[in-house]
Amino acid sequence: MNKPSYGEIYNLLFQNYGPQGWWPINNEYKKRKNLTNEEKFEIIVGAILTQNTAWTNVEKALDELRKNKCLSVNALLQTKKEALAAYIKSSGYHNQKAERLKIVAEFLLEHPIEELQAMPLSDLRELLLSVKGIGPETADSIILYAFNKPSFVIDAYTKRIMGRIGISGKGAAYEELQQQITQTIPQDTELYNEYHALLVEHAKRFCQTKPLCQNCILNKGCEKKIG
DNA sequence: CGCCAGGGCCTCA
DNA sequence: TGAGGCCATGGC
Repeated sequence: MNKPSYGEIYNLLFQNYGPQGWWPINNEYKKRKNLTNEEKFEIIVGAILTQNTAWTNVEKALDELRKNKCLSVNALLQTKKEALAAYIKSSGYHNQKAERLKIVAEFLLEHPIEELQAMPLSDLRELLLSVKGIGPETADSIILYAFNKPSFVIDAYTKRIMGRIGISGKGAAYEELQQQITQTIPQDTELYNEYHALLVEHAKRFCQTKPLCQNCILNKGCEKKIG
């Protein structure tokens, strides 16, 4: 089998794993059309906290922030950085992330959620990237999950899987890989959301640091197949 | 015990 | 402009 296309990879993953339903996760707001501003804010905070960190550790940090009534722009601004760091300790890099939460709160004070929501995707992305502590993946996560606009999220798993299969040049830059993928699939928020979640699921099940290629559903077209 | 997790910034060539 | 060091806790 030749290398699968990005569309074929998605179909294979979806057929095997089914819908993942990521951020915004299950419950209430899946039924509604739009997220509340509070929910969007929480997703932004989560996007910062989850940088290079397992989501389970982030959930604890979010719970602590909530318990201490720090899940609002004003609360983040008024709470001492050291206190924030203590609340989010479980998410790792807590000193750095406390600083970033402060910076993001300042940013949201100047650019409220409503203003960001109304911006064209490219302008929004550029603006988010100008914030210290928000890099390409965090920006795309915020755009996709909080603002429900089609910005494809490239993470370490995406790079690993696409790199191993061989359809992205090894060491491909973020925007380069992002363009390769989005040029060949429909531009659709739900699709981007589901695709990224499926890649994460696949990386966790099979395409680990030490890959489990024997039972991998993508192994036929994979250059790095082992065994 | 070692490895790695839904990155990004800074430094230095 | 790209590679390397740094940030740090929790799960396995």
